[in-house]
Amino acid sequence: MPHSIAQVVVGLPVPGPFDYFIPENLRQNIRVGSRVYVQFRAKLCVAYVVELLAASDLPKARIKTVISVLDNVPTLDANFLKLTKELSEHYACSWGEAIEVALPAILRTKKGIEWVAPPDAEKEVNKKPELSFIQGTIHSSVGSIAKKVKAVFGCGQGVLFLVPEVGHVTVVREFLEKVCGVGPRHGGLGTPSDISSSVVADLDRGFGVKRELSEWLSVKEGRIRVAVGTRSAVFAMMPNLGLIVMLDEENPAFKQEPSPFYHARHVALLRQKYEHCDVLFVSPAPTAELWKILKDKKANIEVSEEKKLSTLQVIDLANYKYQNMLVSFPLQNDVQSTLTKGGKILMFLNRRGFSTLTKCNQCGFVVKCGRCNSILSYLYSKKKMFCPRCDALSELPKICPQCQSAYLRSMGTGIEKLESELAKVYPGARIAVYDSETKTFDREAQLMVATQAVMPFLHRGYFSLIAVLDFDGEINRVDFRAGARAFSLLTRLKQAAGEKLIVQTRHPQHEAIKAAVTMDAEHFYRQELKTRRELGLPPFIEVISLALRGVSEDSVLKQAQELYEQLVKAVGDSFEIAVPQPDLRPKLRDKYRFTIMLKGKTVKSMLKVVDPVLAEFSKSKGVILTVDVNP
DNA sequence: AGCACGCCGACT
DNA sequence: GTCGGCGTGCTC
Repeated sequence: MPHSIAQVVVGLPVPGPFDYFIPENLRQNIRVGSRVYVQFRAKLCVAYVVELLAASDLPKARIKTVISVLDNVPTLDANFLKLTKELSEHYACSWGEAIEVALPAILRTKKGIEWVAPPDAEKEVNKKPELSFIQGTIHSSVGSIAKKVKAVFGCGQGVLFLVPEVGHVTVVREFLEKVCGVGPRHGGLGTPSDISSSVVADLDRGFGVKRELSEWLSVKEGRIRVAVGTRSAVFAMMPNLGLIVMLDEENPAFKQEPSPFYHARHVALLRQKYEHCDVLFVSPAPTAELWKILKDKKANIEVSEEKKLSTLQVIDLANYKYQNMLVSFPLQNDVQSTLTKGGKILMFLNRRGFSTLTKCNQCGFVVKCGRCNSILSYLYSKKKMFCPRCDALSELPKICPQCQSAYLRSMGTGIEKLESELAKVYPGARIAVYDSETKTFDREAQLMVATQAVMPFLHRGYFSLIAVLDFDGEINRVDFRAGARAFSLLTRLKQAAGEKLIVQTRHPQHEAIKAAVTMDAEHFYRQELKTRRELGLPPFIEVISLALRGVSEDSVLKQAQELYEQLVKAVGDSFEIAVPQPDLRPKLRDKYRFTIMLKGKTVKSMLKVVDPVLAEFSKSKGVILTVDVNP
């Protein structure tokens, strides 16, 4: 006899699960994993069935009734439910929130789906010969990845590729087609689909809700056995998943920004645990965190030899101290000779806009963002001021807002100003800029000035000469990961440069530079992890950040202090709690921000103590509290 | 998160 | 006398 009570969770920060009565006519259709439509409090919403029971402990009068079952086949499978449950515990969110972050956006709405019945998962499955492995590959050796992919595919299993940005999807597709023989022209490898034209699905939120759902469905129903996607693709329900390949694991895009702040690397490893799939990380310079995970698990780390290495030249800016410009004399020489030889040049400068500071000559007033209190840059391409913190555009004041004088001066050099200055020095050369706003990448440009955003375009050897103009700007961050980031950056740029990578710095002895010169990753990670261990930093300890934000600085601080007191009382000295501190961005979009940092042995042990305090804690109006695990 | 219930100030 | 402020508490 079918069950009469469904326990459901919803995508709200409420714990649950909640009991609902299942009317007779729905009992045939409802399963654990079904999406259902219910009334929750006063509103109608989608809920997810996590358990079916014969009876409820609650009085009948309090139990509401399931309105409808939204799909003819349960949307969530057992592994998906287990995984999201564990995620919700680790990232301190509700189970329903974890489910929703892992599903295509459209499934959070009341849209019924006629599922094609998924194929019998047991059918035609040759168990793969080896046990599941986790592996890291330094310097992506294309051949060995292809071998792995083909082997898994040959066993009738699926492969999931994770890339940091959408821009990489086409690169992976090309690799799959040319090297692995998987793609549109090789439809025989998968069942041809009427929805998707090829055997590879592209999973990304940016493709629009319709395409997002159709690609996701074709994977879930087993019609497509290879998927390429960004962060959220790590949740793709692939029947008989054999392998997850994560490219460029060190890219911060793998960390989800709004709550729940999960990391795709973590999710991939959870899937390995539940689905016994293999996981392969491919990166020339992964995070120190991953390096430690691989070492701890005694995973195989394959370091393939680079065939053609460019050279790395360090320019110590101390030798050019009277020269106050971004392009040092030796770099100018290299630029000139590269141009003469017809090679392409990339100048890497992580500063958008034209100038970075606008100041009144008369009274010293600095033009700042009203919402973030940060110094505004000038964006020549739009003839507007912009805030590097919140990206808001505003007009350039014609006169000083403070003293009404007309002497506003702009200072500091962003990529736009650099471009215009280079145009004067190299009048014959075609020069372009590239940043996150640039629509098209100028393939004809001989000299390109670009920010981070250029990374997806860095194919090996495309630029003969690459120069990091302000390396010190990269390492002088209040972030213990700055060194590792700098190492990743240099490694990547060195790999992309056809002939030479030049780094301008006042810290020529920095570990990241030394490691990039010798290309000795092993040594770099040993050093980096040693330092982190000594300083008591992740991954040797775990960090939880409790962030409070609100319009009133006073009330946010007061709340933060109150929360701190309560935490100290509950925690004793089982782990470290830091007093509330202004956030890295103390004011953002009109909200003041304070953070309480917790440092301890494991997230689990900390949350055990912290969770009840957070549940009890009643925040005053207008203050928002978020929990970020391992930020 | 949202929304209702509930107890103290300036208005027809 | 009442309309409405937002503090507090709950959601099957």
